[in-house]
Amino acid sequence: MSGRTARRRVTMAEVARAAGVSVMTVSYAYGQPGRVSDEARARVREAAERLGYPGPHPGARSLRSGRTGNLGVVLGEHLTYAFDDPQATRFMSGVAQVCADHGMALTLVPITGGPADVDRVTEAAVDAFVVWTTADDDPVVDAIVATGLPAVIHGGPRREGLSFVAADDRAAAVAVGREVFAGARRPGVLSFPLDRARVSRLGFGASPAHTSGEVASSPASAGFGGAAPSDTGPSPEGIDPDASTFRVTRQRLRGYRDAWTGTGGDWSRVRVAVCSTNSASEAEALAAELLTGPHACDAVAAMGDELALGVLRAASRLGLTVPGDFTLSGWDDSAAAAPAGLTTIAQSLRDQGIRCARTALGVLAPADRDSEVPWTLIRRESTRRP
Amino acid sequence: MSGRTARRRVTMAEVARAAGVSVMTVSYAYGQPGRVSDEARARVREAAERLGYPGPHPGARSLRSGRTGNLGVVLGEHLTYAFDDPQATRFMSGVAQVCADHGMALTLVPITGGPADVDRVTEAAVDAFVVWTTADDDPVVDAIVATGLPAVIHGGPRREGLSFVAADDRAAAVAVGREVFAGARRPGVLSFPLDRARVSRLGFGASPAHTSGEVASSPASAGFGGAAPSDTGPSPEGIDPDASTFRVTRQRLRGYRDAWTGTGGDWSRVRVAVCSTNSASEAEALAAELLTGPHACDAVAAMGDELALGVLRAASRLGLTVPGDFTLSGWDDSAAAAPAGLTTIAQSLRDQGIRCARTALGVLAPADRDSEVPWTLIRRESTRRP
DNA sequence: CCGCATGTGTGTAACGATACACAAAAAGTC
DNA sequence: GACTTTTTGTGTATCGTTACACACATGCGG
Repeated sequence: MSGRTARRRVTMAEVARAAGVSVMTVSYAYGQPGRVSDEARARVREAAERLGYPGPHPGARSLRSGRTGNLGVVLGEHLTYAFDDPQATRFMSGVAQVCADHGMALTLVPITGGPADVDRVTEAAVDAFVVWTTADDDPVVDAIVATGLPAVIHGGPRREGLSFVAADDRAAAVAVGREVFAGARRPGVLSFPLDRARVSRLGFGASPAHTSGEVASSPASAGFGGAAPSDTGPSPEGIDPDASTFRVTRQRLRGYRDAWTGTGGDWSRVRVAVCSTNSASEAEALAAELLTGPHACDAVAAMGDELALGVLRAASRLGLTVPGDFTLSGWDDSAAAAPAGLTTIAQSLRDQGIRCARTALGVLAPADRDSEVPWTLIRRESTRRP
Repeated sequence: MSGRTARRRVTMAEVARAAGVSVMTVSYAYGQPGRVSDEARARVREAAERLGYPGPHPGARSLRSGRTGNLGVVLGEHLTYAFDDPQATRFMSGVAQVCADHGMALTLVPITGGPADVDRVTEAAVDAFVVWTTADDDPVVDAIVATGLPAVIHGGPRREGLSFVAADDRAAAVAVGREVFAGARRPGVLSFPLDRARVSRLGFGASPAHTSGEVASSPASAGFGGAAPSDTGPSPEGIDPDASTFRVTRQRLRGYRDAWTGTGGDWSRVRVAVCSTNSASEAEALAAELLTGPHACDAVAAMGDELALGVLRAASRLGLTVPGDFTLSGWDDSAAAAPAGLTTIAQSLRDQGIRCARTALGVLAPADRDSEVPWTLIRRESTRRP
């Protein structure tokens, strides 16, 4: 009965006529209230109210003015990750803070891991982008650059035309690696995915045939779900840090390697388990592998606190204690790290979100662009080898 | 040196000319790829690539087509709340899931508690709104209705023109209230804010002079920070459920009251502490008041698990045990509830987010609109009175 | 009383795309 | 082969606003 009548949009011109002023006066009354007299503004508001004018059409405004009032955020993960992953959430909180401060809306571009992602970026009505770390070969990054809008990327990849914000992951990994590997004989690493294929696997450290630079290539493929459970290709055992296309993962692996080889250790004897996601449950399953058998690790460096917590769960199921049976480190100093006595790398992802957003919006001095952010090693029980 | 040249935007007409086709063909190539031949589409893509055409201008597209590809989300809290509050985050995850499924971007409207919030809503370039519970007198709700766009509100207030999704908070509060108050002699309630002023206070249950209906009025005022620390007005002691302008808070207070008075108890002897925010630390401070002194509570019903966890912290500081010294209940069955043995109301905020978003986007059958969502009482140790 | 800054109102010309209607060619259909 | 249907390409006319340039009035110092 009360079916909503598809009421035609009231236009600015109609408001102008009703208020007895010009269209421009109405426009100014909304866009630059100081530009018109109090009286005219009141007349306009009154007429708008009476006619049910909902305010300037955002699309028309953005077409004409070139501004949208939106800050775009692109995650190199499924859209829900922004709310599901604790670290991403802290980062986003910082971004949101800046948006609120500047009256900008925050637009999350829907990334699903499919080929349409590029179109979603292209279609995004935003004034600038903040990008959460993704793979070097992610076509979404190219799409962002192609828009020509200001963009800041957190974690990587580095790219001409993108401001870059990240901690020195390699140095931090060396620091925490030294801590967790000290006195160890059979070290292990629990890693984030190596590339966009996101296959979980188990192996040992390996070096490339030829040394390589910063960037490594990989078969661009697949979305998020496509992790083939068993790779029947060539020996899946050798895990080469330089081959990872995620800059953060690559740098942390390199740092762990440096830490171990720096004390005379052999990288090819380090067990490396790769998770397909940043989840405690998967980490728990992989940790069970690392912690059992003839090569059971007596030190595990995990790339994230979530993963480390999974390791702790596996340990308690196996009747192992930390640091009695093995040492353990995490990363990010999440809320659960302190109660668990977990040695970790602390960095304020919230501050980094703030810095990224400010840079994207151009409110940060140019000198502050392309900046490295601080980190701290936090020593706790989990690396206090008896 | 490599200063970014402010390159003029390439237009569709230029691409059309370069590709040797009409403008409409280019438009179709982007908007309805099936509408043009493979060959024409390839020519267009090639020309676009060559000219650096970033794809159709989103503003122009939205002006002409009337669609934006954005789902708007409005929180009755500061924007950062979407990422800081665990419950809001779960809800948002559901919303994000639906957005991803439909290729819609998710736009968070920047709410700060200031007078500009209304403008931010009006300016939002979205196709529909999802609204997270707010106060009955929040002008933002009127602004949303005024846009005429489809909108779904979660938790309240109910409003003509808004679809409504919520659990039966009152019935759930009765259920959990009976559980936590069973055998109690000095019950207490730890409540969310009563109205937009968000003042924290301590008092006893009170009834209004005249009975009132669903809606209560209150002085529309203030933003989030404006909590006057001490209210020197008329007796701040009487806390009347019907006077709360937050529907969720109101219904839960009523339910707690019903649970207590239903067993012959006197509502005016129930201690009520009101938090200004949903945070464990503030709850901890207020709980210390509830749990000490001659009227120390032997049962506390908290409106959220966060608040209940604060109560537990206060208890452990005071050397009190649960349920030995007092019973306790929370709400929402958050991750920490089970380990803490906390009796609580479980409801899937993620599912509710999904339902809200689907309804807003019009993909849910009309019959499913205006729906109540399920809840469950989860009994745990915290109400097992010895 | 001039010169100049400031405040306020107006008209015109885009901004860059898509809805719509139509035409021509290609493909079935009996 | 005449007919209908589908596929594909093309103009034209807006969509609703704001940038810009200009006009006029007012205020103020000299």
